Amino acid sequence: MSARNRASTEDPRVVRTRAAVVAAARDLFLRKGHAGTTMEEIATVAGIAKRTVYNNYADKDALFREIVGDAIAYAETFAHELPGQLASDLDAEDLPAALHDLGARMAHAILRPEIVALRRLLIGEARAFPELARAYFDRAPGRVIDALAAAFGTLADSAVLDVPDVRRAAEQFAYLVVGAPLDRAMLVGEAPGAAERAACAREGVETFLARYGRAPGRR
Amino acid sequence: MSARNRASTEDPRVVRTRAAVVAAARDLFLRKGHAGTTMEEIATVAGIAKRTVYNNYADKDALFREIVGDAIAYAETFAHELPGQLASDLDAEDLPAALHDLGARMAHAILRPEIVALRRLLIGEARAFPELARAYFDRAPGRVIDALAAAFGTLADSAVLDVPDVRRAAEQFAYLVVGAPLDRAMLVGEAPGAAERAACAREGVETFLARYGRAPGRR
DNA sequence: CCTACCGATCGGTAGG
DNA sequence: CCTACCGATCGGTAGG
Repeated sequence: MSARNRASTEDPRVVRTRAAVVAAARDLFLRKGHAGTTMEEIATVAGIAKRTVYNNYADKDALFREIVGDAIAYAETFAHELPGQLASDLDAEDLPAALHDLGARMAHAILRPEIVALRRLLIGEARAFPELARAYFDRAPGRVIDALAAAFGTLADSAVLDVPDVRRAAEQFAYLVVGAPLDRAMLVGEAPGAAERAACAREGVETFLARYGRAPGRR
Repeated sequence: MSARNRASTEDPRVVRTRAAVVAAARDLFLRKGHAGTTMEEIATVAGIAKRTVYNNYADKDALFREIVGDAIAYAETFAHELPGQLASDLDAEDLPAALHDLGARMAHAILRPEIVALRRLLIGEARAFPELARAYFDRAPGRVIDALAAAFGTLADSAVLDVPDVRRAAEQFAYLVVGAPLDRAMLVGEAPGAAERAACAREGVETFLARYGRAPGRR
């Protein structure tokens, strides 16, 4: 049985079918939600019969978890890359430019349409799939906050920042930079344009620096 | 016909029935969502027959819009009261205390379980009922931001605050004070406890004052 | 005669 | 892999 499973998993037809199902389901679930998407629709878009979808996934919820799990992993890669470039050897001169760069990249990444769509889906389905919403929270925003807190701690040790509570400062940085446009995107749909996103990030970083930056480092 | 309609609207039986339907529907829709609530369930909880629900509301969506409209109006009253107490005759001495009071009241109001539940419902149903999500955005967070911006403008005119862009400052104030706990509540469910909410509000206001407060007014 | 209300059921849909 | 079909559910309605 294990041999048969392995063989069927490697069968190129199975691989192609699964890829088509996943692509169709991802598009439909993210655009139309869980209840708004039918298994029939997924099969049609994937170009296969409904029965074939059930040959690969036990039921609708299993397919949904697979798709959302993939999307969370995708969001996690962004979360992981974001604060990585905030080098620990910054001096006070470089700090504002480095934080503005980080803020701009965060705003760009977090307000991507795919991420906004994923967040809306997760919040809407949080009652039915609480473990998925929590997994996203822990692996995407949670990971960004953790990394920011660690970076701020290092910068505080080298007296580039004056941060009494690194975790609080990390949250403030994140929500100063993307809070307003993200909340708007959740409720109104479309995120603000690139110019507004950039301005919000820039001004957010300035407010952060006003509290936590050391005076010599401000421009 | 107008006389007949008026008579039936004032019939105490009708009033009582409608109140029971609205109470049941509000509870169920906010706890279990639109698709997760059946008309049968609403009728049962209200203690009447399903047909009687349909005698008062054309269909499920009409009832849903009524309930959500009421909830938005409720949220709007909070939004309206919030920045009202930020008197325009503040001097620099009183400013920090007044802003901390405002921040604490905002955190308390916005993170109420009913408001959190309403926001989750609206975000989840934003695809199906975009006009409701937008109405909430305009009348609750939008109104708070507007009122904050107006208040900050007055305080800037009397040189109590130094605010180049009142709208931006208003958004930063709001999301510094509630951004992190609100985002967590949307995804993870329960909002943080009172102590964490208060600390987040307090530190948020401090960061706001670091940028926009005039030095003499800081304590 | 009208309004409010109820028990019973239908038409259509979607997961499996 | 498809057609056909089922058991169940639910929004909405007709008769009394």
